[in-house]
Amino acid sequence: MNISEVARLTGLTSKTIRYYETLGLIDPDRAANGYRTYGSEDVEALQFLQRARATGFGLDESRQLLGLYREPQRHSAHVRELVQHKLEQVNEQINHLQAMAQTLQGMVKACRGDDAPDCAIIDRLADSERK
Amino acid sequence: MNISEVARLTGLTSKTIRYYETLGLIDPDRAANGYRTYGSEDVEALQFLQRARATGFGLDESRQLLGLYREPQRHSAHVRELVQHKLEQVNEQINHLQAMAQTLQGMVKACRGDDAPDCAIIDRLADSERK
DNA sequence: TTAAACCTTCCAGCAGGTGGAAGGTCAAGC
DNA sequence: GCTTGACCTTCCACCTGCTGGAAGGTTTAA
Repeated sequence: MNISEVARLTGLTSKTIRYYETLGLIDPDRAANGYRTYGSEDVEALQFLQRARATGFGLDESRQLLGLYREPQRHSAHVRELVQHKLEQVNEQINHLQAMAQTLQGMVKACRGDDAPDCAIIDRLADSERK
Repeated sequence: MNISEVARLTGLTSKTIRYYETLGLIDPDRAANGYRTYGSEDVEALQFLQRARATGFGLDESRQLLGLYREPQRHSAHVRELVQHKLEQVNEQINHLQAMAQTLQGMVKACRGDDAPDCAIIDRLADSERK
């Protein structure tokens, strides 16, 4: 199977598939003409990676999950721990963004938004001594 | 004023201050020995940028806000629009992350997390035909 | 034979800096 | 006068996760 067929099957681009290869995530064979040839194991790994990335895992986390997928001796506790950790990170990010949204909301409320230059938003960003 | 003093005053690192200069956000003078010399305008601009970044604006947005800060003829409607737009983006991000958190939570719940290799998380990532 | 649609490698760039190397300068203490 | 340490300078590379494009080779079909 050539790369564009694999791209179609996995939802990844050919570029991304080659990139994952440079990272050592897959290792397809080569045909006589130099073209990469993919087997079902490669396709499965790439599908796994695509889903892990889509779920929100980083590439390094996805690599770890792929390692666990490929390891029949894995302990599910290990997998769960990884996901739990990710969940905590995501919750932290949500809290961070919610605080940001509140700040922005306060700014929008405080600014009259007309043709005049006076602007509470600019004032807040300019002056730390603001009440 | 030398760069490390400015770093202290603004909460930015010297590296970042130099980086902002390469972006054209500030343009400090040079002393005879080649050292950068900062005036109060530079410090104010950098403080403005630091606050804009801390509030969550990207560098490009911060640059726009700085432009508006420096422009006495600005219309506050313009500023407000920019912030409103950012707020919408942040809310989108929050929704995205909340969906992610739900997926992850579902995974954590579904995985027994013991010494056995069987793991619902791995299964979900491996198999799209999962119910 | 030629055109389109593949495939290959390599180089550069996005955000927003950060780290480090290699070197010049300045102030204080001996 | 010399050394030490804390400054300062420039430049280049790296981080994430790709993406775009250039320049070229291959295959397929008309």
